[in-house]
Amino acid sequence: MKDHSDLACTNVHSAIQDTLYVVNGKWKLLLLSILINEGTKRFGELARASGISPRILSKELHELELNQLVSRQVCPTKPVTVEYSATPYAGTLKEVIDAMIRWGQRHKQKLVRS
Amino acid sequence: MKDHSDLACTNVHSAIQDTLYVVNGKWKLLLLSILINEGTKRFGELARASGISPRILSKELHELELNQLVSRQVCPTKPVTVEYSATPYAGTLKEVIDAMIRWGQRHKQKLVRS
DNA sequence: CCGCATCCCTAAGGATACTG
DNA sequence: CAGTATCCTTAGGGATGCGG
Repeated sequence: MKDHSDLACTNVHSAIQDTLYVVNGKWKLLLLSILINEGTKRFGELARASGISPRILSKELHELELNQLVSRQVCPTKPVTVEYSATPYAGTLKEVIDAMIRWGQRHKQKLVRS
Repeated sequence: MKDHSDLACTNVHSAIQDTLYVVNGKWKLLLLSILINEGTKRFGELARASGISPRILSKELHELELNQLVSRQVCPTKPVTVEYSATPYAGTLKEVIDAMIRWGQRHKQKLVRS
């Protein structure tokens, strides 16, 4: 008999929902992917690389910071620049991100073929 | 030198966004997880298992059907029942779903510890 | 350059009631 | 039982302009 007890299913369901809650919306996983794969970036660079408007970008980065997935470093240049990096903890999301990249690529191939 | 050409990055970015577009929202990955891990379910069973209200559930299932991720089978019982199953193609999302389950479980552990 | 404030619009999602 | 219709609330996200 497979493990379909209520408890096990509930845990699986809530685990997915917990993850979705942290990385909700159109942008968070994209931003993490950029920071993980391309390293530290400044605010403006992220805005250009992602196509996100400054208001949304600011909000998303702030939420990612609250979840300890990105770190923010202010550089005392003139005028100031701000650098964002993926934290080590964000690395634990890499397998999610990579799986999504692979699936998106395969899915596009499928659409072309059909 | 790492492969950071514009083209490669663009492909990675759009692959993520393509995936996010297909499985957007709070519910689609949860529904697929249930159907993949627990097998075929009727509309009412899905509603109870997921906690989704009928209107939303109907809409989400319809969108998943359009993307060929679930199949819908009407059974000529009295009154009719309708069974939903994950398609073989939905199996290709399993690595995404499993990665999210693992991450959600680890993340909850982390929150408990800190 | 960073990123907040304001304003606005659309999309997502929930509650309830109802019909085939 | 399945799922649509109606109504409503909230969240997501875009544009622009200003201040540090």
